[in-house]
Amino acid sequence: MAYTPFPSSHSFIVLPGQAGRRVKSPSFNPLYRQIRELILQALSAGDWMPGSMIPSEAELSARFGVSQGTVRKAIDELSAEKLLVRLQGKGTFVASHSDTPYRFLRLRPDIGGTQQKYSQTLSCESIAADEKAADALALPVGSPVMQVERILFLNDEPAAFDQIFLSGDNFGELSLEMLCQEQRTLYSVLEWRFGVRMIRAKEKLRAITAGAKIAENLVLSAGDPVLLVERIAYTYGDKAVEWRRSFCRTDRYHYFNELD
Amino acid sequence: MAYTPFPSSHSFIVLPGQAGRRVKSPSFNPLYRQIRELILQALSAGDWMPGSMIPSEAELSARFGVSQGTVRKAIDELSAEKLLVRLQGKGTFVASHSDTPYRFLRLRPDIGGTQQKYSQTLSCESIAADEKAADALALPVGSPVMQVERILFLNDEPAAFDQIFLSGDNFGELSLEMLCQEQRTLYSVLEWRFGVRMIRAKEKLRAITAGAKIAENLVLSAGDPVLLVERIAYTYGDKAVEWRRSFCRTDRYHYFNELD
DNA sequence: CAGTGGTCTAGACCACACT
DNA sequence: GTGTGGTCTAGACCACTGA
Repeated sequence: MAYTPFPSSHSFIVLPGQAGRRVKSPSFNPLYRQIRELILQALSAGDWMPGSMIPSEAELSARFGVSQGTVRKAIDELSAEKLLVRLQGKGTFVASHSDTPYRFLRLRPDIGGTQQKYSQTLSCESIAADEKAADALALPVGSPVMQVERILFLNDEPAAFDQIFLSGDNFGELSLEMLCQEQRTLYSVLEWRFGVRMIRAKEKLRAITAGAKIAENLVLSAGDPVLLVERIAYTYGDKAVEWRRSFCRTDRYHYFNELD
Repeated sequence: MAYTPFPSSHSFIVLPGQAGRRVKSPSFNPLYRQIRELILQALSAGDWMPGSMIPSEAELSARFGVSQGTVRKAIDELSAEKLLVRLQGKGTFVASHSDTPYRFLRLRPDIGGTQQKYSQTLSCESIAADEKAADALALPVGSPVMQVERILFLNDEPAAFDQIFLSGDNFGELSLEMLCQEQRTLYSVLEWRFGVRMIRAKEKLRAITAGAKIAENLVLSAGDPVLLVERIAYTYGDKAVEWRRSFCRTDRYHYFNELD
């Protein structure tokens, strides 16, 4: 029999209708949200690894003692948040950055699509967190963090220079070698080697003037305008685990966004 | 009896199960998507105005001859796309920019929230579309378009300078007076006076250097870096009806984005 | 109170991917 | 064919709003 998380999860599910009573008004939580939370816990605990299939809806409804429709609604939400991926006829899978490389990348060439995306890592070292990084990662100033510097290439041209900071307690063992494997993005490596999945991110964008270092890395002149993108990426439980600064050329590229 | 769109909509609904047969595989369209399409048509046709309540789920399911669950699923999608807004106990309403002013605005002050948002319109005139505007709006070059120039204030400080282009066939009657009413955003005016609702937008962001005009409007020096945001906004049927260029100060503000 | 959306169920059947 | 997700139904009941 397959490995089964949730040894006795049923016990704290508040059943509706005829069975166990639900509290009237204050903080009413529907069943499907409780199921959602249980699935989330399993994901967070690593019970199901990225890319692997989770138990079928039928199995989950049996395991939790609820109807398939209720499980479906829970999975609907997680699927909309891109934590799970449904494939009709195949099953439901844990989302993985291996399947969607550069998922958070919004930089695009002005003309033609993005044929090629790859990064060239320049360095990977442990440093002491400065105030900005410490603040973003909710760490004390001076805590060890891993700093990765790299250049992002779009269609074989340098498009952005990244300074990436990862909290040291999670990623202390990160090395340049890990980052130099072909066909493996940073987030994919973090998933694979450290079991930490990036599920959400927030970005702040600003126009600034390139300094010498930035200009050199992007083949620009000092003083040219560049787009600064600051990102905080979160894993399960809204825990911030990455802070990065990307300096982007926007003479031939642009940051794309869709609003609704 | 209330006004009822869909005089004989049933006729072209393909019923599932026992009733009317559904084609096997090729281009199978579930019932709830057909219902969704019908609601969309009613919205697009202006059968239900922005801010008003649409018929209850019970009424719609009766009218369409489908179960409540099917109508719900259709509304679920439209609600996720922010075309409809559900309010428990009250009803389901057509989304309106009057209820969500500056819904597409992503510029925020670096410190403190946005206490105040308002725009000062500088001009509103009919001009001939240049190549960029014509291209964005899918119009012939030289077509009449309305050009609106304005300054966006956040917390009483100029934060962005906007050049807005609206296709002339829809908005030829737009006037400066319409835009100078308090408590009424541009999109709200377009909804109210022209019956055109902006439902979606795409933006391209770039870092550029401020020219004299931009610098003056934003109280900057020529040569300072500014964030250029180009937007195309769409109404029902993915029809592009607005193109705009926003020049944003990002020394005290930033463009915020959430990724998932 | 009646009317609205929101939750949950049990069961039937369809579409799709594998084997 | 079997197993997966996807659709649809009918009905019961809950939560919320406002008259």
